[in-house]
Amino acid sequence: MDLVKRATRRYGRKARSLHKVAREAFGWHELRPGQQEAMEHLLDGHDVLVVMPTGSGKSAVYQIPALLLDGPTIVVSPLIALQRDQVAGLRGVEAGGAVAVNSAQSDGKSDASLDKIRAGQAEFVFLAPEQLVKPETIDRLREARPSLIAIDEAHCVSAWGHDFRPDYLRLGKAIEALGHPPVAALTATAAPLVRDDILASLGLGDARVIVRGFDRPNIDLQVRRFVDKESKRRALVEDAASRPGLGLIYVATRRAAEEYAAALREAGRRAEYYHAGMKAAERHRVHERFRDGELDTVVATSAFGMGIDQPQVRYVLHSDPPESLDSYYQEIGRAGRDGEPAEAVLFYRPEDLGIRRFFAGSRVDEDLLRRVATLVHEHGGTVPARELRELLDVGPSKLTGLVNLLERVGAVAVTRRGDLRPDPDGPDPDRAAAEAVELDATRRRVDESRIDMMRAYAETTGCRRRLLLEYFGEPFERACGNCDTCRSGTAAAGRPAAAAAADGPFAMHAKVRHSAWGPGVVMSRDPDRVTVMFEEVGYKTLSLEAVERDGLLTLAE
DNA sequence: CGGAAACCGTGTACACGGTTTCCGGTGCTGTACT
Repeated sequence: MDLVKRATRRYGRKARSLHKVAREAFGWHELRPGQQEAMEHLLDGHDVLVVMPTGSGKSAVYQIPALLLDGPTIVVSPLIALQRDQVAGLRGVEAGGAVAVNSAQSDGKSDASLDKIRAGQAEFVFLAPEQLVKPETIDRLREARPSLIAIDEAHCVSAWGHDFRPDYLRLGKAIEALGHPPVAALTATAAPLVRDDILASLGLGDARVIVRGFDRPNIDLQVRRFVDKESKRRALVEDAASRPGLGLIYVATRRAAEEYAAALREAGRRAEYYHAGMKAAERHRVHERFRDGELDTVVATSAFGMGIDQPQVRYVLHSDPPESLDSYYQEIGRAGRDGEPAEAVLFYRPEDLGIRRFFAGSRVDEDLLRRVATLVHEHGGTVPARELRELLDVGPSKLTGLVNLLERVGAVAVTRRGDLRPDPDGPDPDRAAAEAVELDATRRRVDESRIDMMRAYAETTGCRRRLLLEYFGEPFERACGNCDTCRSGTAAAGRPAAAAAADGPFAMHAKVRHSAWGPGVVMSRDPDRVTVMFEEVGYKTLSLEAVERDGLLTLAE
């Protein structure tokens, strides 16, 4: 590592250093524009949020600056399996060594990893947020004076932080405790709403946001609509059984994964199912067979996908819509990474959104919130988190979720050691619980509106690619020609004059204010309606006629 | 929110329709027990 650093430091100019490290340490002969720009920001001491498709060299964005900056690099990675791959990938190059800290290895080994990082014997340390928020881990990493923090798969902050893995919402605190070196947040898919959420949550107010290459023109987009559940099932099996090449089918439940896989086997296909209820060894086996091209189809829940590296997926079918277009794009983005033609087909019935509504609709327990707030309030001093868990009989993950909400409404403060203190200027326990419930309700409204956008994609007669890209904030003023609605002609019919939409008061990305829903940003604009992303209620599509008649929207600033 | 399974009542056979109940996705960690 020191050799590389010394050699590259002589080159004064950033770009030359970056290119030299890319070549000498990693064997890459060119940097893409977005990559280089992001790296330069990091070297200048800025935070960056990078949104680039998988396979476009996102990892390079932190790996190359890591070798040019003095001090180790902390990489937050959501899955232990992913950490393993990443560590192994860095072993083969001259990048100064990589170690991991997680529960899948012995405490002794994790301990040795942290020692290596502090002693400068390894450049990269990979860990999940659950490890990074531990006070002892933070202390030891701070002593190592990290020069860079990378948050891999950063959309997890937004997708999982609220309930499933609440330690994701504590990363912002961890970054501060580590002295806030430059942070690189990286993801393949994030709509503007998700980007805002990531930046706010990580405390990266001044980050440079770099978005590149959203369109995947080789993926043909289709939706097939059904009324009856059984006919949809039959059509999907028939379709998948007749397709050549490797494919993926996403389903909503574990049970459906097993059933579809069985049906496809019966039809003579090499099919496997994949979900989180399987034994680790089984999951591993399916991954390997998929990677090695020994299968025709994997039928999976959302558990399958992160970290898969199989460029030749020819089709991704969905038996049910996911909970957002962010997830949908992430999942279909696993098709056609080799650049060859691929297809993404959604087998759609409106009823199938029900399970998504169910998952999005879960609410925090107000009683429990009040009890946490009351206990901390009445205690007056510092309450160890462990004591609260025992008193209330809740698990650590659940308590963290509750505390995150109470912290955001200013009722409790979390000490450096992870214990709880009442905030003397904060609201009383009843008020705190009520405000926390309101925060949770806002999140729920936004989540439900994201399901509405998924529905809009499934039901649109306009160009599907245009709808998708505009959802991700990329203006796309034409019909793509590579989706079902373009082929059938409905896309063109519904959009006689694209230019007309650009005129008028509410242009793309204009900041607006609604009389009831507050501030928002125009996400897309059709001749007769406008879709706005509101901070408090999420996505809403408004008819321009009503907007004009009732003066619902005004331009902000 | 919607679907499947379990339950229930009818009215005399064990089959059928109607109602109720329960279930559903993502992974980390630390601890208990082979």
